[in-house]
Amino acid sequence: MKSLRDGLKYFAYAIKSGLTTNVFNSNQLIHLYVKRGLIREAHKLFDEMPNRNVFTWNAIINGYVKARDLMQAQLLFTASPCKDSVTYNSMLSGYIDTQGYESDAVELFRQLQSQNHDARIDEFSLTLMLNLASKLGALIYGNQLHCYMVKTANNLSHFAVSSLIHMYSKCGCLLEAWKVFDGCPNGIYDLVSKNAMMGACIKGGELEMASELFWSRPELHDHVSWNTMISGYAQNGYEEEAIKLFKLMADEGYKWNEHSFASVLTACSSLKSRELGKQIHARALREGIITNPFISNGLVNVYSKCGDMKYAELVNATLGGENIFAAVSMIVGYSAVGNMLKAQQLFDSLAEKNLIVLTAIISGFLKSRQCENVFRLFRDLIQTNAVVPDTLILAGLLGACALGALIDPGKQIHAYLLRMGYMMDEKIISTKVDMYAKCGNINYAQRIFQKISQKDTVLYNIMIGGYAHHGFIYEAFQLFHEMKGKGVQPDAITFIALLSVCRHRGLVEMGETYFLSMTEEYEIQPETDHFACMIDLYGRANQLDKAIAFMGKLPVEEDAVILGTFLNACKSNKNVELAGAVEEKLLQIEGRNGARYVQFASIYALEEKWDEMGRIMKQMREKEVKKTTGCSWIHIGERVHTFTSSDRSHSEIDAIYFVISCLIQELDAIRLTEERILEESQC
DNA sequence: CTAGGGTTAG
Repeated sequence: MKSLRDGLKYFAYAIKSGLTTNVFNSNQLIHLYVKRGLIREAHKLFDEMPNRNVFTWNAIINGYVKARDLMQAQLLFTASPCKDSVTYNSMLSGYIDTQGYESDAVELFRQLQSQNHDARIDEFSLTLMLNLASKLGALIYGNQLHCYMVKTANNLSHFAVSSLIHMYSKCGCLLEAWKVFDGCPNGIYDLVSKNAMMGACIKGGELEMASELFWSRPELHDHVSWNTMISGYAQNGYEEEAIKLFKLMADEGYKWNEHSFASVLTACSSLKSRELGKQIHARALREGIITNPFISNGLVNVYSKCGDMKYAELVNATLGGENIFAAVSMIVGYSAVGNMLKAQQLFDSLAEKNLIVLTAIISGFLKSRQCENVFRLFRDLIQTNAVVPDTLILAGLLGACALGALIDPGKQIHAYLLRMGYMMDEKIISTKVDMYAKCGNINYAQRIFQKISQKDTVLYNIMIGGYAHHGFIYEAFQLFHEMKGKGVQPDAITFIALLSVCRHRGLVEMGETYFLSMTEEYEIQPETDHFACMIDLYGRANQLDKAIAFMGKLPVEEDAVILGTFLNACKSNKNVELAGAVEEKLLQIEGRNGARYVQFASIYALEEKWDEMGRIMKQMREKEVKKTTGCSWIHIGERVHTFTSSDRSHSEIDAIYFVISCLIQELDAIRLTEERILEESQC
């Protein structure tokens, strides 16, 4: 009586023949119903049974556990007149894999320990509880279970070994896991324990160890062994190895399943290989397992990472209904190509939102410099979903504060982090320093920065950039010196910061030295932003000839950033002819950017070329492009004071301009002194 | 009738 069909046939036959149905057969039938997910039928039979025994009760309780109806299982458990170890274990298993019932599991296990009933703790209960410890990362609890197992000789089976390895691995104790594995009775371990140990090595970052184990006993290989190894490589930056093993797996006669595909797709997305992704896509179609959500999500992720949103949308549409994993991938994809409208639409369409999807869209808005949207989204989601933000979300909010120069909200978030006792990792610390620097409070930034013992490149970059932003040239250069002294490697961003200092202070020679040192001393290839810095440096120093010569030697195609910077150089050097010469090229690349037309118009206006100016503005109108007006703002108390160019609408405008003129005088005085010091120090 | 290993997103 293996299948439900056979069971029912036999049962019907028994009734027809006038035989009384016995408890054993009915129990078996309940079990078969449960296996097929037919819990209502199982319960009906259970109700109709004149006699029940402990097996009957266990079968129906297990049925409700498998149907994830814990309330009903609990009711039956309480009602059952006869409970043995299996009854307890079934209930335990239900509690353990249902979110929110963990403490019930612990309580039931405690009851099991008391001796007032027929049930006893056995190996089943212990492996179940080890699972709970793994799930919660409760090392102390797991350790106690381990001790109990040793004391009661319940630590010797393969089940015990694999569960213990898994528990120690999940709790981050690779060494303990290894001790269990190594201490297997008579040194004999089974396939599952070997796979568990491989998984533990991978989680502990010991890929070599895992690989050695994998190849050590090929007779103990199964799908899981291959998939464990493939995912291990894929998740630890060994994409090529993962792909190699994926191929080898099939060559060795092991059929790919959804796990194999999901892992190899992770490797494709890290490599941003659209081609490989398409090949895997084709394979999955051929294997007929494309409908598996792990595989479809993986494909959406690969296409999104490669910026191929058409294909990502295509695969996503086949998912039928929303999927948060695919949605996150796509939001990241849209953000990368700057399409925040699509990202927002997708986000809004989601019925279920979590912290991960929120972080994804926040990062997108930050990339597109839309800080208001960050706060709006955060407020909406926090209010309606009562979620607790994590450090990644808070870092996103700090980023938005930095973008909007919002020091007060920034301080509030900082205080919230401290008050709630969040772990301050490198990421959140750097974001905090950056926020204070960008909000104009370089002193706070400096104070936090100085207290950090282990400073990395990112943090140095932020602080050097902060000093650059505030015009603290000595501090910036000195910090660069300190960085080198401490053996922290500068990167491309470091040099953007250094070149920014130079260009804002007209330090042409120093800029040239830094620029050359990039390739000659640090083997860092300069990119668009570095080239733009140099052009700007020459432009601001009124050395347009040098800028032109520099442009002539560029190893890359002139893009909008470079041409736009050159245009500014033309403007400050009042060279309308040169500006006119790049007009066609720049508008061809960025004809949709209204700011470019305004840029040209202002140059023509400066030299009173009114015809040229009229022509460019007409062109702008015809193309129906817009430029948002540049604006400055400051928060004072509850009020935001905004200013646009030559805007005199503020009620205190005369006082404001008076203070500005005083500040300019002071700045000029400071600059003269600094320049003299600099000249003397260079002598 | 109850228990062990591998898969997706910030």
